[in-house]
Amino acid sequence: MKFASSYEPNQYESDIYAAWEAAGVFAPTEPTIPVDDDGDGIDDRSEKSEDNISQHCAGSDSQNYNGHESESGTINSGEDSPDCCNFDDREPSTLLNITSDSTYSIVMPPPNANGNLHIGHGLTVALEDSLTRYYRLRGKSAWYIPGADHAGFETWVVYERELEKQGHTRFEYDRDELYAKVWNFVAEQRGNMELQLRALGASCSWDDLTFTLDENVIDRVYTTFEKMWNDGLIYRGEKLVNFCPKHQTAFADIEVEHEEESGTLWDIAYPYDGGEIIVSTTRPETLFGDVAVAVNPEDKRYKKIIGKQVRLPLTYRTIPIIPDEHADPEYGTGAVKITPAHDFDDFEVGERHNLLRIKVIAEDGTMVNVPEEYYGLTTKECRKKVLKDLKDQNLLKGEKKITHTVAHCYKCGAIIEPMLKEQWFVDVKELSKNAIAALEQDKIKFYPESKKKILIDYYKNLKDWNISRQIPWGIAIPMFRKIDDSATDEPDWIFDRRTNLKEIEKAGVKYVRDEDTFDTWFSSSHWPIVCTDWTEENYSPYYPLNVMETGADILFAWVARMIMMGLYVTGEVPFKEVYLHGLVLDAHGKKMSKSKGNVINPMDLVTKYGSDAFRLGILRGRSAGMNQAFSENSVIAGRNLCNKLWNISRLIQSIVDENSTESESGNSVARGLSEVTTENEGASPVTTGASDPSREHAISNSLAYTTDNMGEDWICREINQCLEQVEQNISDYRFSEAVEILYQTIWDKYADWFLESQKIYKNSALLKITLETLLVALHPFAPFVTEAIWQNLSWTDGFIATTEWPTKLTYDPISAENFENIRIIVSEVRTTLQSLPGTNNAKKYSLLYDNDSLVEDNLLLIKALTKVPAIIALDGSPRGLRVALANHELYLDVPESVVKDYKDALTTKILSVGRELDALNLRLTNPSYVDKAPAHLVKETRDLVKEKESLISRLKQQLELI
RNA sequence: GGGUGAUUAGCUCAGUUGGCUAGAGCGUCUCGUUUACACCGAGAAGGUCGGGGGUUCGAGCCCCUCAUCACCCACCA
Repeated sequence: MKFASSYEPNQYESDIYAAWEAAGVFAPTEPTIPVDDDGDGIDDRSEKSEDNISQHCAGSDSQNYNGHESESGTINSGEDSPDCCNFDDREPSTLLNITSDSTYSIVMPPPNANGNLHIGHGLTVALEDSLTRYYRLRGKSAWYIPGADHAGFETWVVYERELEKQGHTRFEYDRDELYAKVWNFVAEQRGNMELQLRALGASCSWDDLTFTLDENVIDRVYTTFEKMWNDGLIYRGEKLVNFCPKHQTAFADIEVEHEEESGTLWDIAYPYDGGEIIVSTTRPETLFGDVAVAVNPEDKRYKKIIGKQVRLPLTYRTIPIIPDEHADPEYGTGAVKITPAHDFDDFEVGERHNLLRIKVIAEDGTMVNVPEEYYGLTTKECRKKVLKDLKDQNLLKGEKKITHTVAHCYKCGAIIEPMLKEQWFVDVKELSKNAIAALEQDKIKFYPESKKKILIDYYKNLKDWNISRQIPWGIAIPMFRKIDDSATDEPDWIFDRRTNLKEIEKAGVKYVRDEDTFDTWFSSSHWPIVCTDWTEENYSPYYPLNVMETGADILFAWVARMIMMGLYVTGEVPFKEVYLHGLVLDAHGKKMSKSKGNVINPMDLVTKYGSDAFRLGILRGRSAGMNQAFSENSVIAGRNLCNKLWNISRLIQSIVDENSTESESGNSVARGLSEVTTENEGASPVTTGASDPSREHAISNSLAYTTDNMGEDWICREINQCLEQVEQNISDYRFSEAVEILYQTIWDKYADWFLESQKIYKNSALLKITLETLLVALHPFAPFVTEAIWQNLSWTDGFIATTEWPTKLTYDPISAENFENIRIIVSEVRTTLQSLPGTNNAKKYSLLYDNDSLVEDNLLLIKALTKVPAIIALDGSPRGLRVALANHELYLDVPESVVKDYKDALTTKILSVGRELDALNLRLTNPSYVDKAPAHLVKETRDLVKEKESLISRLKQQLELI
């Protein structure tokens, strides 16, 4: 006996994972790049399956379909691409989606290369790996592609802190030196997360791990950037960017966190010839950058003074009063100072009125371009001094407390300073337009569906994307600026891939490189493309991905950009479906955070309860897009299921062992092999229909089975239903429901009813095949315990991880339904026994029956399930206590005194059945119900009424007897 | 200011197009040392489905409205 009395995950998990990895079971079975043995330029597999290639390309050079590179034009402006199969016209799904039926691809959102996994990663792996394993079992060439993220900003922040600890600053080194230092730092820290992914059971193809700074990633990013540059989608602009003065880098809009804070709104007088105008501001120190005062053109108070010059306090400049919609007459005094260099709104006002931009705050957060006494002060110091000086000059006219939103750095919390900077921008107009079109054509299915609309709204309001970051740890922007002023004909900026050189020379002109790096999302947006090895020359059979599974919180940052980039680069959406998971909250529904101390480490739970328990636990009660609570309890439930399954297997193995010697010579197994028909009788020989010899690992000596009693037919029916529901649930991404139905089938049905009945009737062949079926069905969610069992069972070979998804079992449906009656009888007898006074009633009282063939045929089974000492036939003279069943005449052989004690319980029972009966009758006396409700429902109600009536009359008889 | 989601048993959540007596896990209570499993077995208690209207033969589900909570987006000086 190989099975210990309980399942100890720690004894098996790492060995099992190592064995899977050594056997290469995680690699896709089909090549990941096209196969072209006949050299015709068409993937050989597509030639078999896709007859319509030539039709599609009729009249044009049909072999040239993969010859279109970026140079042939952009996807977005296709007018100069006359041939049929260019980026614009081709329909990729019919052209080269060669093995979409046989492949399944999914990429892992790359965890930080030098970090540890948190609970969100645990959920990610549970979801993605369950999908991958399921589709692998379904016979797909499943490719789960792992990744590691250089996590540009995150890692940089950690490293910079390290640098500070050593007493250095980033400014002591150039970019290349810093890049090399961080590279080494990351290399030293690497490896944890890979080990943790293995512990979680992630069946990803490790050989294909992609790091976000790998050569091929950088190549792809440069190729796209070049194409965008040539297409005019990249421009350098001086704009206001979100700038963190602490980290000295710009951010995209989405990287900024807005928080409500209390602040002060000051009223400042700006004098003019013959009066003064009061402006309201929360940032008095920026007044040195003011270039105008705006009032609403409709505002009667100010109409007359529009165009007047006002004197800017504390300086000698004068600025005009201008009319602009931006000024809200309802807010403050209705007049607003305009500082285009330090405020996003004002920047736009400035654009409209062609105003100067005066930068008065430097990147280190100190004042510049201001009168001497303010120069070099921090913004905070400057504000204080400005307020004091204004007050002294009697120009400060009032102040009031307000609450307003303030932008913060999402990493360090510093206040984000809108900063005038020259940066690289992506013009997102076309990109987002194409993305919207793809979404509106339902090219991508979203789970939850509501996120699609949210994403479309986001695209509609998307502003140009700032992709420059002033951080050394990232992919260098491949742009060089001309430093040779005499070469007036040459462009100021040129694209060049040689970012390892600080200076290059081209056609005799010298250029110096841009020191900035890409926003990480710019490279990440290529993830589905680079991970599947898609290139212009060799479209990948694994692109687009079947599904993109990731956190709902990065819908905009990542998913949105992957869609735009996928469409731009490949002409196709990068994935067919998107599943977004919500946050994992703590047991009380609160967000996990270090400061609250409620962070759950997935690895602790894996160590304590096992990987499977963690996976089952975290999937339970979770649905797409929702932030949901998570507690150890659900993991415990998962652990219990694993142990249950282990013990189920232990029992079955022991039965198989016992029976193997005696059943060698001709019995049910042999009988089943020769019979294939299903008869409507209790013991009908049937086969599984799963005799496909290509099923290498499965069902060696249990190819066939018979069902010899109704419990056996019943469990086949229940297992089939379970399989159907699991299949449906997985295809609908309803993981929680899939786990739930498996849990119930294994525990409540298989163990509690079927296995209990098999203690009377042992059917080794059926036990084997049903166990295998359930093991395989659970394997996607609980890979380790199912594999551990598989390896311990005497009759299975190979890995469960690479076996085949089970086929349906054949059974006799009438017999299966009859078993339901047995269950009802047994349950009612049990309930009655427990409700009788005293303990151990089951052992005291026999069961009596009268003229009941179902009971008579199943004496042993009912006896075993109810534990009564005997079941005795009555000879027409009932005695004892009648069991409350409408269609069976059963009595418990209890003494008269006990029956009397039961009187109250009986009365209660009659009343409750009576209430049910009333409710049903009420329904039937309503003519509209009878007329309008579906006939089968009305019939069901009528049948129920009959049953309840008969039950009630029998119970009443009994009551009278007492 | 705009948007999204939630509100069902003590706790955490299911409940897919409206249809039988609203389910699960954990917790609680009662009984049980039957050699698969005490990480167990048998049974039970516990819900006017956030409030109020409406549609319907029928509403946890659809519509209106109110309340509370959570999250996201946005330039309120």
